[in-house]
Amino acid sequence: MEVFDKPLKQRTAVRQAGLVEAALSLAAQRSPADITTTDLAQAVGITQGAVFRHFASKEAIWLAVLDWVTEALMARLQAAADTAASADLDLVTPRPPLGALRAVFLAHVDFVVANPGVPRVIFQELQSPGDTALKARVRNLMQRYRQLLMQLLQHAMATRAIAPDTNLQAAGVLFIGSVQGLVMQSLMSGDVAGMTTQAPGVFALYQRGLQPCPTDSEGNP
Amino acid sequence: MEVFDKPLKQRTAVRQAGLVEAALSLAAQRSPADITTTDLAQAVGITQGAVFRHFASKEAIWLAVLDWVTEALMARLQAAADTAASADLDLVTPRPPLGALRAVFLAHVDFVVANPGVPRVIFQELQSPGDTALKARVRNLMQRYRQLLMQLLQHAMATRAIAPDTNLQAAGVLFIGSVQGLVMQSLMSGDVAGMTTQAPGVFALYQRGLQPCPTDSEGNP
DNA sequence: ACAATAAGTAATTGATTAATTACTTTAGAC
DNA sequence: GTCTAAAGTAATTAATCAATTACTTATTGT
Repeated sequence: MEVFDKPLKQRTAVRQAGLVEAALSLAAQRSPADITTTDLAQAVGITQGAVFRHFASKEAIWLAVLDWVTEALMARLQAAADTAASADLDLVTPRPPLGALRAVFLAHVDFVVANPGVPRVIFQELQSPGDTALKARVRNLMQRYRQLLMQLLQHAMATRAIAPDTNLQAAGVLFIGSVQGLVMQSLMSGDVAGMTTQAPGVFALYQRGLQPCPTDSEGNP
Repeated sequence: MEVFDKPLKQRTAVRQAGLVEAALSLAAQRSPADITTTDLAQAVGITQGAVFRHFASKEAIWLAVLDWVTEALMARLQAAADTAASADLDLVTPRPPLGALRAVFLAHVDFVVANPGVPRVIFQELQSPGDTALKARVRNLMQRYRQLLMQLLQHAMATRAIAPDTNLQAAGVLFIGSVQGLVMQSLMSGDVAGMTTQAPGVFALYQRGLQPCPTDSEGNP
């Protein structure tokens, strides 16, 4: 039982976090374009006008949402990459090839499953033309994503984990696309969790496109 | 010089086609969500109210757009598949492996380049939750797309053009995703034509994920 | 030639919604 | 305790936009 009444008035920082969370949460169910400030206010338990005590405009809310997503997603992806890379240093246990890429792939899928509103927000902002502030945020996210990817791909090529003639730029596009394929399917079926099931199979195919052909020197008994 | 005045009044069928074209054309530049009936009216040279002489509602316009897209896209993809398949029958000229899949892939990319509004419209309708009429149209398009894909994949497997242990469902998801990856990039850079450049490289990687490893029996001189 | 019908206009309606305003209340520093 | 700044409310504003209405004009079949 809740004994302590939470105060009616909350600090701006708290409300901002609440509104960002509400925005992402509502975006999981409907299009971000028709989430109104009234919806957001209601979700956090204040009136519509009060929203503007904490954000200068509605756009500012989505900017904050994108900032949150960027930080949260990149942190998880980087962590996944680092963990897999440290496993690489263990020279005793046989490591899976492209382990880091696989870890990042699965971490991305997990993140989307845990935050189903994210793709909708991204797609929403990609729609706008030219150089809005919101689109710049999305571009920044993609830029950092691509940077991480290229780093992993280059390392994989240097350690001969992928074929030396691989088109790395195409490999990057295909990686992002493979996640998008899963996302699109989930958006249509409404079954976000299904992504988790299909993810390994899709990555396995992606992996086969990069790897050098295994020769018999790999040692089949 | 235009000698024949086009009549001020046009038949509903003509106006419908004009409005659909205008909608797709405007969607190439901005989000479909903020294309107003006034915009559409202006694009075809009538007043806002006149739009509703030809469509019962704004939603009906987007339904017609999706119908047009479905028919046009599927016709082109089917044609590409058929052409490639008939080339397969020529047993003299050496055929490229997965030629039909490649033809469909490139035809899809060409279609998007020629109709840059299409991805925006699709993304827009995917946003809406549940089972709106518009989303049903998108689902129908994807259904037909998947059917064509699976047909080609199964044929490829039957003719041993792809590895026998290939996960066909994952192959379908990855195929669609590989196009989506290109589309997303173009949406961010604004450079739709760049898709054409990158498409072959991306498909080559996709192909490598499916094909059985070439053995020396393939005949290197 | 001439209704009849389909297509067009201009103006209006009603609903929605982001943002503002004038005022009230609460929390917390002193 | 009390005073103040921050947070909240309720009501209003101004803009936008899909759809309707009453009325006008052009095209077309007979």
